[in-house]
Amino acid sequence: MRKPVFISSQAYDAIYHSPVAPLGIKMQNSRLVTIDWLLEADAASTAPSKAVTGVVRILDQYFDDPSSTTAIACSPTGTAFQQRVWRALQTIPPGEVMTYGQLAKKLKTSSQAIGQACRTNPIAVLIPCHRIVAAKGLGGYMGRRRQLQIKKWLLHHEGVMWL
DNA sequence: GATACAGGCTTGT
DNA sequence: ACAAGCCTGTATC
Repeated sequence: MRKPVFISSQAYDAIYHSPVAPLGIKMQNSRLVTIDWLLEADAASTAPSKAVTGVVRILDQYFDDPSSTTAIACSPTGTAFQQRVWRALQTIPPGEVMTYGQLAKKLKTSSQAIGQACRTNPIAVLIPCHRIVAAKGLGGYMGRRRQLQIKKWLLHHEGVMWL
């Protein structure tokens, strides 16, 4: 349902051009609800609203120095289980990784369920689903090769030297 | 090693 | 209703 390959900028309140790939930011009632990686940059983004600039500032900070990232108030929509996983993800500090299994044990569930919640993460980067890796390997990142590169980039950016 | 399966939750047929 | 998916530990050959 989420993650259309061809996205028009109108689906987002702003497009953020990160060093890796463009990000689509969506607000709802002045609360952050979605950040998607975009495969196709659409330069014609609308003028950012006031609420978006706060998000942009945090993204700037992250891409400048990931270790100084601050928590953000956001309202991701999802099931109770997903919210629980996402909250847990946000407690993982930059530069550290956890495996699906470890988190599953912590939340008394299965690795596969964790993967599911990660996959449907509505707020890329700020809810760090990229900090969850497989017990043996990198794991996946939204199912596509191009986006696995993004996961790698992010971890590398945070100082996790993988391989 | 390799292969098989259950366990847990969501999404897409 | 059912299969499949960013998985992984245990079992079995």
